[in-house]
Formats: sequence, C-alpha cells, structure tokens
Amino acid sequence: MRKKPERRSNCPVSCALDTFGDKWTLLIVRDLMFNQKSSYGEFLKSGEGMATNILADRLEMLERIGIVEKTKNTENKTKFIYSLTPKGIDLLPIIIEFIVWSAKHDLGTDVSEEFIAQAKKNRKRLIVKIGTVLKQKRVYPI
Amino acid sequence: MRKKPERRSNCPVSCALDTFGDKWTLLIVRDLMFNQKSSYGEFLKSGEGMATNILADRLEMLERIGIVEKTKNTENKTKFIYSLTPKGIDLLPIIIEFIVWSAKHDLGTDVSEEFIAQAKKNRKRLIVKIGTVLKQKRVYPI
DNA sequence: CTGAATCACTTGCATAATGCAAGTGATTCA
DNA sequence: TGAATCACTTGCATTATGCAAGTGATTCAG
Repeated sequence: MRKKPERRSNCPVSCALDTFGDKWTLLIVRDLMFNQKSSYGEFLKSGEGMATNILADRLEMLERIGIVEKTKNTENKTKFIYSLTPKGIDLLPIIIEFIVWSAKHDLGTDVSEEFIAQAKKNRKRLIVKIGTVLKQKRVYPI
Repeated sequence: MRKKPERRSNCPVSCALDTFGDKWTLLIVRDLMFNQKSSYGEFLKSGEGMATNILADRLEMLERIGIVEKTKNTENKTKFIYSLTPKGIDLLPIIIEFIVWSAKHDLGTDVSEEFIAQAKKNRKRLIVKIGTVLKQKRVYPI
C-alpha cells in the first residue's frame, strides 16, 4: 500500500499529480470511460498487465477520494461494479488531451482520426456526449 | 536512473503515462510554462522540493525525447537554459485541464478565478496566448 | 447437498524507483 | 588565487512496484 499522499504544495498541478502521478491510476479511469470495463477482473485483463495488488490499491484509493463508486451486482454477489462519479467524469478533458497529444507526437499510438477530429472541432460537444453516456452507466447508490 | 520506459501498449493514454506518469516530470513542464523558471537551480527551488538526482534524470529524459531544449547561457558558461520545444508547448492543454480539475474538485488548491474563467470561456485563445509567449522565450539552437 | 469454479482480493518476497546528504568539477568573481 | 556558484553525481536508506501463490466468499453443476 502506498503512503497517504500528503500534498507537496498548493499548486493545482502538483495536487493533481499527488493523486494521478503514477502509471496506473488514469488507466483505470480510461477503462471506465472508453473500454466498457467495470469490474476488477476486467481491469486486470487490460493490455498493460497491471498487477493485482496495485489494482486493488488504486481502486480503494479512487473510491476513497470519490472518483469511483463500488456497488454490488444484484445478480452475482461475488461480483462488484465500479463506475465513475461526477468527479471522475470530470477527468474526461484530461484524458482527451493526453490522447490528442499522443496522437500528434507519439507515432505508433492507436487513435482514430475520427476521435481526434471531433476533439479538435467539437471538443465541448464530444465531452458532453461521452459525459452523458457515463452518467447513464453510473450505478446510483441506494 | 529509471529504466527505459518500454511501451506497455499502443493506447495513447498508456503511452503518455509511460512518459508523464510520475510525480515530477510535469512539474518541470509547469515551471517552464507558468513560473518563469529555466535553469536547474530554479527548478530545484520549486515548492515541492524535488531531489537533485531525480531532477537531473527527468531533464535528461525530457531533452532526449525532444520536449525540452538545453542551451548554453552566453553570459555565464556554468549556467544552462532549458526551454520548451513545440512538442513541449503542446502539453499546455493537458496542464490546463489538470488545473481546471483541481480548481473544481480540490479545495485548498491555489488557482486564480481569472485563469479558470479564461480556460472555460476562451480556452483556445488562452492556449494560443500562452503558447505564443513560450515560443518567444524559446532559445533556438544554432 | 457437495465439490469445483468464479470472483475479488491478500500476502510475501524480489526488484526497481525515489529521497536524502554529501561530494565533484567546471567556470566565474573578488 | 581562493571562495563562490552552478550543475550535476554518487552512495545508501526507504518506499513503491512486480510477480506468484494463496484465501475466502459465493455460485453453479450434478
């Protein structure tokens, strides 16, 4: 378990990196946003090969700070469903900008032309569109 | 020295995190963009207290992958000047979105209302404006 | 009703990254 | 010419990550 990330300064960039400044946390968010994943087992199957202990640690952290919500699956009691809260959905612009940057500067990265075109020409619309879908997917707590 | 970050997948988010997924790299970029810092000694003085070896490591990496440029100061030969390349300047939207997210969800973080207002209402204009300043600051290689 | 399968984790230990303090070598300045 | 400045290195302790195996609560098939 990683140490409680005490804030290094009050700079907004620094504070964001206290939470997201690692190689895994935003990949979970990405999977929730773009890859239709919502369970521990599905996150594990992602191409990057996250270790089980790291995944458990990050999910606990994301839930604790209110970016992700964990609910019981009514069908199968061993299965849990993770979904993004509004605070988590607000990470969408950050993820989009990472994608745009990689598409431009990291040849060999897989991005659809379509997505980049929309991100550039109808950015706001794209964010609203994806955000709406994510809000609908959200499993509201009782 | 950290290992050469081999790409974990071809996902643009994952690729970006291979480079920027740590607590320090984007702070150097932030200092170059917003804090008028341009030398090793100045980066060290940042409020977060970066270790000297980590700073040296990240500066070398950022230069190697073409995000930062290192030039000799003509006045003082012991001093070097670091500046952002166009590839580095393109990180601006990412940094801005981190700031916007923290301003909204991390109370206690220091952001001016003015900046957030501009980021929301005139995002494109803000990016062009800051980008232009950074291009002018850039020390072109011979 | 029971044993195998599924799911979501834990645990223990090796390896890698980071943090800290001290040291080095090339200018530059008094 | 000796002290100060600047940009790093180096060595070692601490922390985080990676890997493989194990655990406990359902669920499902026979």
